[in-house]
This record gives sequence, C-alpha cells and structure tokens, in this order.
Amino acid sequence: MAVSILDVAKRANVSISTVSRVVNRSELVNAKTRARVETAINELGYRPNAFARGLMLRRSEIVGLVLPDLHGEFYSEIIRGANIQARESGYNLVVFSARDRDDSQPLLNAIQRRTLLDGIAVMVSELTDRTQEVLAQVPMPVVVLDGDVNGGPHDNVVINQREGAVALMRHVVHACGARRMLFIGGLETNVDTIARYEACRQVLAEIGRDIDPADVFHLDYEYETAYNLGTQRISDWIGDGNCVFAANDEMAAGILAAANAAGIAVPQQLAVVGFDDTRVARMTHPPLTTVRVPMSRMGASAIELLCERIGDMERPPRRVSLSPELVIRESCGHALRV
Amino acid sequence: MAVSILDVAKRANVSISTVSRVVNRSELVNAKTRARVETAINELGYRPNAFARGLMLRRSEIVGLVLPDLHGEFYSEIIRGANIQARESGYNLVVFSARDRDDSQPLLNAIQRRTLLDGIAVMVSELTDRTQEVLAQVPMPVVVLDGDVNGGPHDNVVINQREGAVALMRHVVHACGARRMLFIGGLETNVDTIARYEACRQVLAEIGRDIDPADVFHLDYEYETAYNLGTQRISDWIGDGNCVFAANDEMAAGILAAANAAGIAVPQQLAVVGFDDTRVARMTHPPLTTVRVPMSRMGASAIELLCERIGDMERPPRRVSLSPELVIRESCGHALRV
DNA sequence: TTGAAAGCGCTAACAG
DNA sequence: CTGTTAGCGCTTTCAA
Repeated sequence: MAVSILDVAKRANVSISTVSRVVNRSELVNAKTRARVETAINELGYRPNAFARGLMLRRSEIVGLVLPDLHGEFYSEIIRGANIQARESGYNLVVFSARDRDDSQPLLNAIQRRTLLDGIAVMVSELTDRTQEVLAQVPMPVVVLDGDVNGGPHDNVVINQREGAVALMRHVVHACGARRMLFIGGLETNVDTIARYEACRQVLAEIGRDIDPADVFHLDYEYETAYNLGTQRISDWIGDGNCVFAANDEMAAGILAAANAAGIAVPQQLAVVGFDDTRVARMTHPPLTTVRVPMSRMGASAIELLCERIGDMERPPRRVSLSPELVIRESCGHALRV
Repeated sequence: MAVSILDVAKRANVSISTVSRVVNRSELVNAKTRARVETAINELGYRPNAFARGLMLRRSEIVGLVLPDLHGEFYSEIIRGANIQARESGYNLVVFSARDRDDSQPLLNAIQRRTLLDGIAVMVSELTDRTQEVLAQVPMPVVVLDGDVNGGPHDNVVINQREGAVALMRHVVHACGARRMLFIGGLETNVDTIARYEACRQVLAEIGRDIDPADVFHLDYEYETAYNLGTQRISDWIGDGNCVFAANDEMAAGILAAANAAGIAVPQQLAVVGFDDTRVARMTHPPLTTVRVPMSRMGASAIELLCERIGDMERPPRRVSLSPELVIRESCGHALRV
C-alpha cells in the first residue's frame, strides 16, 4: 500500500493538516515544522493521492482534445501544440478521435461516462445540428476548434480561412493569371472545404468568372485519391490559365505526382496550389504554393482558452481568430523562391 | 452541484449500496428494483464521480504514453495506434513528450507528481543508464517501447530493426549491386540509428566490404538537414554501385530532392533508400524503397501490453517483437512497381 | 436481495 | 501556527 498523508504525519510528529499545508505550498507553516515534514515526505517517498485530492478539489488537471481523426500531419501538429500548451498550463492532455461520421453518440458517451476531465476542446469539421446538440450536453467546459459556431455558448478558436483562401486566390488570379479553376475539396459538408470553395468563387467573381460545376470534386483529403483522380482527368485540365486548387497539400501533392507521371509541366501547363503548408508542401516538385495554417497554434490556443475557462467559469465566451498566411513557392507560375 | 449517488438512492427509494450495485452491473439486484434505480439514474442524469470511484478502486482507466517527441508522422502514427487500442481496452490515453535530451528528470516529475495514471508506456530512443534508473523508479506499471532493454523488469515492445535493415541491405547489395554505402543517421546514441548502421556494416561485411567512416553522417532525422547535406556533398556520391541509406524516409526524401535539384538521376547515378515507410515514401520521385515499420501497431501493442499488465500485476514480463517489412519501390535500381 | 456503516486519502473550515 | 473534525462520493464487507 502506498504511503499516505497519515504516514507522513506520524513520521513528522504533526497532524495530517500540517502535512497537507506543506504539500500545498501554503506558507502558513513554520519553517522548522515544514522542514521536518518535507524530510518525512522525501524519506517516505510520499505522493499525494490524486483521487482523494480530486474528490475534494473537483479538479483532475486533465483536459481532453477531440479530433475528427488522428491521421496525418494536420492533426498531429494540433496535438503537439495542444500538448505543449496543456503542460504549460499545468494540465495533462487526453486525446480522442471522433472518427464516426455523423454519429457523435459514441463520442459523447466516451466523454460523459465517468470522466475525470476538467474540460474538453472539440474540433468540429462537420458542423451539423446534431453536433451542436451534443456539444450543448457536454457536462464540462467546452472549447470549439475551427467550427464556425457564431454566438455559440462556447469559447471558440477559428482559422480565418476565408482570408487565407482569398489571398491565395488573388495571387493565383492576378499574379499568375489563372482563369479556369479546378477545385478539389473534401466532403461537401466539411467546413474547411466550404470556406475554401467560397473564397474560390468569390475571387473568380471579382474578375467576372465562375467555376464550372464539372470542375469541382469532393474527395477525402488523401494523397492517393487525388492522385487517382489526377491520373484520370488531368489531360482535360491542361491549359494556360488553368489552375488546380486542392483543399489540402496532400491532395495537391497527389495532383502534382499525377502531372509528373503524365509528363505535364507544372506550372507551365497547369498550375497547382494547396492548403495548410504541411511538410509535404516543401517536398513536392515543384514546391507548392499554399496557405500556412498555424496548426500547432490552433491546438495551443484551444487548450489555452480551455484552461482559462476552467479557471474562471464566469468569464464571457471568447473567440480567438488565427490568420493563415500565403506561402508562395513554385507550383503556380511565379517562381519566387521561399 | 452534480447529482450524486445519494440523490439517485432517494429518488428510487433504495440505499446507496443498491444504486452502486446497479451501476456496477452486479446482477445481484432484483429486476424490479434495478428498473426503478435505472429510471432514477436516467431521469437525474446521474454519472458516478470518477474521483470517488478511483479512490476506492484505485484505478483511473487512464494510461500514459511518453514519446521522445511529437513531431512527424512516426510519432503521430504511434499515438494513433495507441489511442485506438487504449479505447478498445477501456482506457483513455494521455500523451507526454519527453523532449529534453538526456535530462529525464522533468519527465519523471511530471509522471510521479500526483498522477492519476494507471500505467505508462515509454518510448525510449536514447537508452542511457540514467534512463534505466528513471524507469525503475516510476511507481506504476511501465511498458518500454523500442528500447532494447534485455531482461529489463518491464514489459517491452521492440521492432526487429536489425532484421528489416538487413533485408533492405541485402536487397540493395544483391539485387541492386550496391558496393559503396553512404549512411545518413540520427544521433550516434539513437538506438534506431545504431541498429540500422550495424545492419549496414554487417551486410557489407558479407560481401567483403566495409563502409568508409567519411561516408557516415549523423544528422537529426529532418528533411531539410538531409537536403542541405545532399546539396553540399552529392556530387561526391555519384557513381555506379553507390547507394545512400538514410535512417528515415524524410532524410531520404531530402537527399532525393537534392539529387533532383542537381540533375542527378536516381537510381541510375545514385541509389537511395529510406526507412519507416511513412507517407512521404510514396510521394517522392522516384518512390522510395524502404522498410515498413508498423508504427501504429507499435503504439497499439505497447498499450495492449500495458493494459494486460494493469489487469494482472503478477504476470511475468513479456516482450513483443514486431517485424518490419521490405518495401521495394523505384529509388534503388530494381523498378518493381509496388 | 437489500441496508447500514466503515473507510479510501485528502482538503478546509473552525478551534485553540 | 497547528490540530480536530467533518465531509467529498463511492465501494464493500457484514448483517438482517
């Protein structure tokens, strides 16, 4: 049996309250007594029981992070940022993967069923009514990551995607002379995909153009899928002023690979741009023009917000908006080395 | 204040013991009583307090995973596998990043200080005496991941790296005719790097050759660093029968990029092989011949072992050995499409 | 089959 | 400055 506060108290000839005070840095303890207690603690190797502590304090110092998936650099970086921030704020981080399409019930169960969590950050990328409803039921502080829940009751971290996508599109259109866009996104319900697509149309509209519905594809954010699509269709896409806008770098890389395989020169015969600026963006040929999404900062901000909220439940909900940044490389006409 | 077991008991006109029994699936409860209690539970939205529960049961159903770093696909996949398995075994997963070079004290502190963890899986990639010592002190079940701690007191998951690296080298030497190897690894103390380097020398020895110390480089597993090295040195490396063995795919990709930039044809003028079979291996030009390391299974196995251990503290330590698999693509001579 | 009661280890009034 | 004591919410003998 582990050593308890009572063992320490006996050893140091004090009461358990005194030991408790010493442990909790209460400087309410006489220096000599404190020294004696600390000695006892060290000699015995005493560590406070986290359950008993939590039972009194109602805090576990553990927060959760729910992501749609754990696959790929995007989520991995979010986790990394979240983890660093959690540690910084004195919390541990538990990771969840939602995975199940629109059925958020398992998630909710996982979270609701006797959990020690002090709070939870949820990344929402398919925002349905159901999701809203589920989030409303979570019996602890919630921070919503990337879901554009205006006026929702929760603290909220959003990426100003629109801004980044518009900057990218303006570059593509004005600096690179794109006229016909081919849009390759994720699911139609995916909030990121929607924002990027809207931006695409908006900027096209600015020059009096639109996108042909036949030039819009909804895939799954994967390299292979995009590669396959590219292999099939790319010959239809070639042309001066034509540009593929893939909603993430992996798909863009897939298109680029398909282009290479087909002997198509990028950006001369076809421009390609991506989104996110994950590592792969620097590894493609040519390197990808893309938009840098501050992935790890997204994770970090969400956790920061969450920990602040846990510390002050009365504070009005806050929204943090992170801005992406255009990264110009060589896949779309203007060969400005970065 | 949340609803407690007492509230339920009152509502259902039973004692708290009965509620407790119902909750814990004890079929020791009369069907009618149980129904009444369950109704009360649902009406009140009762969820057992995890702290109180843990205080009695001494279990949090949370396990930890300590990784050297959280950067990159390798660790990300380990987390993914670990997370899936944890969930499967009924646990939550807390992720730690050790990060600090050889100073494992912070880690130990983080873990020892009042933690709720039921156990912990630690990935050890720089195995020093200090590490051993630290691990011995962790006051909970420990599974060591990838550290070749023979006869250590802990359960252990290892990758049979040697086997994979030897298979790769045999392919490179016998099928592709490599004679001069250029080895690009991580730190000299890194256990993976050591194993791969040893295998390299072993197979070279089998054909009566050795590696020139000047052809051995210790970098940091990063794309950029390898790219820079390649840019500087690659002209010295060209030659029939010459082959770069990078200790991970990212570095191999960096070399490949440097080769492309220098107009060097791979594998005709220089062969390149990697290790891990991360996503990037399929995205390079040409695609990389490499060794597939079962990353997510590593994470899963570690957690599985850990959960089993938690369930039975008496069981003798077990070791799980995972085998990597040679993946032949096009970067080293034999263009067998995979 | 159910209830009463004894803690699990700790924190926080409240006294002294 | 220190000790006494009353819980926190739950599981689990032990009796009934």
